Amino acid sequence: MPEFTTLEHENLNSAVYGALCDALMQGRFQPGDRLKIRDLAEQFGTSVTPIRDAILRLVNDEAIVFRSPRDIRIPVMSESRYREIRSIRIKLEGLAAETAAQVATSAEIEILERIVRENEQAIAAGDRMKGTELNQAFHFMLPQIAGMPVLNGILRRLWLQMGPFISDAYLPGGRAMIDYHYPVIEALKRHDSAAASMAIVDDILLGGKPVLERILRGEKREARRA
Amino acid sequence: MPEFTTLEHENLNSAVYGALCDALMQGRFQPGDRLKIRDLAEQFGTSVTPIRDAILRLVNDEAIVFRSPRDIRIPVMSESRYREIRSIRIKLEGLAAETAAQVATSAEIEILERIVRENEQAIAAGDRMKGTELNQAFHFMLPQIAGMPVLNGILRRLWLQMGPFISDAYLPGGRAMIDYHYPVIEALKRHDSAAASMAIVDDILLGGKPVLERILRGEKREARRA
DNA sequence: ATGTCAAAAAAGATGCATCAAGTATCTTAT
DNA sequence: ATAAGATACTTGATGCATCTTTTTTGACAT
Repeated sequence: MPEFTTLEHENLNSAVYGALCDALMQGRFQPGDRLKIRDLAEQFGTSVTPIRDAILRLVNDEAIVFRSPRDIRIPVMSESRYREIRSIRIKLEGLAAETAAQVATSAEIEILERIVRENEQAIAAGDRMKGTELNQAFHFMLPQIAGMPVLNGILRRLWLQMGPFISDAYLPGGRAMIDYHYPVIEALKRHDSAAASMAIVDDILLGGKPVLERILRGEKREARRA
Repeated sequence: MPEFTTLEHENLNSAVYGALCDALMQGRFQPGDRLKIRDLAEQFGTSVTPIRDAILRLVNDEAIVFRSPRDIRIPVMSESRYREIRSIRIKLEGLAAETAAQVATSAEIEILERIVRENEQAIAAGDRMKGTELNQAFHFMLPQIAGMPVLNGILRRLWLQMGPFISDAYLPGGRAMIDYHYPVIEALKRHDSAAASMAIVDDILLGGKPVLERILRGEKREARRA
């Protein structure tokens, strides 16, 4: 069970939700992990009510599932589900990149470059945690630059579902998640929508290869057990 | 305040959520309507807890917003937000149509034809409620045929947000929402992905014109009031 | 009529007791 | 030693009391 980041929020409910989201996005939960409302309440030092609220929201996001009526768990990701999410991301992040390419300012492009630069350092230092965090930061900058808050929310939910699978998939090919970011930045600089879209699609397909492989390994393990 | 459909569910929480979703999707709430947990609890004949659970989920879906800490309301839709949602729908429903065209069975196509036929009758009978319901049923069949449950969930949330705006937008051009459904069915019959995608885009853009116009009227009214 | 302000009422957030259903553990007869 | 049944425990759902803050209301002055 991971440690949680304490967030200042308007209410406990949102603070817990935010902390659980962070933990999920950072891959600090393993697929199949069980969550217990009372345990979490003790960890957060609150009553069960704000925890239930947060859990229910996460269940609504499909980032957590009720395996049975009293059994709350981090779901496992099937190959077909991952492929579906990948198809959706290709369309949506493609749209974000297209739109961002049309409107990106040089200040915004500099932010992207800074993120990639920091990511280089994180990889060099072998800091996987920081690496995945900066990878996410890069991806979420595109809908933000594009001025698409609804899209941002949809992608946030998808990343929430992928969270438990991306963190430790990047061990082998450490550079995989970053090499494909440079062509995106170049396309944004040229305000080339088509190239930006294609570049982000490359990143999702090629950079995401280790993630798919990890999921396939996970499914094999499940199959062997059964 | 609308009447709610009572749904049999595993628990009260989900039953209330389902009923509120139905009400939202059917346009039985007006933008700006205020919801009160205690009032709803009385209407549903439950305590406040299951209502809070459901409201929180809807807030998470952005189908309901907290205008201020104690003021829960149906949000108004800005033009830019509607356009963003429309762009997203074009990509996602396009993907659903593409995929559906590749895998649709004749039985599934028959279901689509039946929906459109019933929709014709509803329009002829001037039954707006039934019309919007069947319009939705048509759109949600595509991700279902495509076998894309994640996509289905995303679109469901988007329709939840559009719900309060679509119902009464279809008064003037009653046929607008249905005429563009035929080319979709034809494309599915030919297993023509590209045509299916283009046909659903046409439906979203052209068939959705009255909705955009309604939103623009709503914004003008707001501006006048200020 | 309109704006201001204070008292009263309302409303969501939080904590907690209790319930029902499921799970684990222990007992006991074989 | 084992298996069936009984008992105790676990756990999310629900209801409800209470807290704090917001919203409403109404009196009053302009």
